[in-house]
Amino acid sequence: MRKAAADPAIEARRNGAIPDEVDPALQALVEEIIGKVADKWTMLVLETLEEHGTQRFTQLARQVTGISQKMLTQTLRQMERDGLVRRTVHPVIPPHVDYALTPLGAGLSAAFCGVWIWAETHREDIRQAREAFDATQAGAATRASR
Amino acid sequence: MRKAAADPAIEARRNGAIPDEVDPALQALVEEIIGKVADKWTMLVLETLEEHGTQRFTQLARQVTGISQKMLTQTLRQMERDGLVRRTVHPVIPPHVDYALTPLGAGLSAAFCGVWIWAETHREDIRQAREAFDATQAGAATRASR
DNA sequence: ATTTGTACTTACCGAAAGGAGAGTGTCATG
DNA sequence: CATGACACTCTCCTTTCGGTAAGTACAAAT
Repeated sequence: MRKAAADPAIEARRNGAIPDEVDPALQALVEEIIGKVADKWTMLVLETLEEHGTQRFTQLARQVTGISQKMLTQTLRQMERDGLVRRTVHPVIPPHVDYALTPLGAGLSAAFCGVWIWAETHREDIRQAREAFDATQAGAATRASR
Repeated sequence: MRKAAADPAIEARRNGAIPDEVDPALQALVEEIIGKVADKWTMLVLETLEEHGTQRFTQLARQVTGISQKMLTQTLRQMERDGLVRRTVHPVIPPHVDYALTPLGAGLSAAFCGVWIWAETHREDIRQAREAFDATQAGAATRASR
């Protein structure tokens, strides 16, 4: 997810793929953003900040279930770099740092809302699809193994 | 991304996190869907099928720039299992298999549209945010190293 | 008899993700 | 004098990701 395989533009030409209407460079950029920006932890932090507003490090660690300190730090750094959150340090002791969504972050959160809703709406469909698939695959596996 | 760390419900209780209004089991499910369903290759295959309609294996391999056979197979299997694509085998020789979006797949594609648009709209904002961040971080790194 | 094309599967391997846990600096509290 | 709180950082280690390359089945074409 982190590296665009070789050069997409060259690859595209080699395979005879038609660039059609999309600039491969722009597409690569967008893909990179989607790949980097929209990973699991980013989305969960985004959600938490959207729901509960400005929060500090340990609060986030508690809210975002299952995240490790390392991942939280890393995710927050990335989000800060991408302009999704604003990090404020209050130079007191013990240290006090809090994180707030920027308008950009709020926008992404809103954009992702659609996917979130889709996931909630269709999780039953997906569960059923998986069940059906796994049922037929049980037969297929038997067939394949002989 | 594949495994829900231990038991989120237990973790949540141990940390004193408030379940608030969201059922942790449901949230875990949704998170799993988002994590599994919304990875890079899935989104690109989704895009291609949405744009160019039903396609066969080698066509997809050509369109989705940079994907390997292995990843394409894996992604398609996953998508089939989740009910996002329908795989049709025409029992002729040489084999002919084609893939079409299901309504569910089309729905996800539509839901992701918002994120795609957000990414396109704000890629410049992100670029600038990164530039600004990297500039301040250059100083921060110097400060930290002493 | 060999090559070609399709749609894969399998084995191997390096790279990257990510968890666990210990360490850091400072000051207030017991 | 030791402990704890905060917000990390660092190292070690395991798991997962994903690319390369080879193999498979079958028939038609050369």
